[in-house]
Amino acid sequence: MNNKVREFREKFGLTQKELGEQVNVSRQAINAIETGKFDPSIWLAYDLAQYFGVPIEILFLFEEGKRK
Amino acid sequence: MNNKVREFREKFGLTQKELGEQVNVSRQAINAIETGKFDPSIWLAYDLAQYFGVPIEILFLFEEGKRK
DNA sequence: ACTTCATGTAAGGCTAACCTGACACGTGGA
DNA sequence: TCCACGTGTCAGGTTAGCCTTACATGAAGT
Repeated sequence: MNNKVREFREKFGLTQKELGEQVNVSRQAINAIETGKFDPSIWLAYDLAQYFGVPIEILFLFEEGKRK
Repeated sequence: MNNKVREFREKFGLTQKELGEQVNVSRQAINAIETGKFDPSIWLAYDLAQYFGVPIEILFLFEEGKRK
């Protein structure tokens, strides 16, 4: 699933580790989401969207055919 | 996690089984979400919100302290 | 009374979404 | 040169989000 996490994270001037601390997940979890290794849980998606101040549907791109 | 799935489902005049077929999950999955047994994946949350025509944040209530 | 339907729930199984710890690499500063 | 940092990735483990099958209940229709 494509998303704009890296884009927003860099705009906010944070490292993967720092963003992980803000939303209470490991830096590997942030990395895995940015690199498309797996999709976030609904809570993590919400926390990230809240942190960046955008709706979930803006931060994460739900394009049909890109499901795993 | 509280949500308005049952509310919207009944407004749309569907059974749990029928809603499950619309979003490609079992009726037990719909039931479990309505009764708060577990939270949906981000994709299922998206599909349900899309089906009902509302944002994810409207269909699902992300209240702090109600995490599992 | 019998059946059908909608719902609730439980058991058992599978995979995805996390975790920690570790190692590798490139960049930049002292 | 050496070290710290940021990132990528892998191995191994746990838990949550599904699945199918099955059984029980209540409401409603015949």
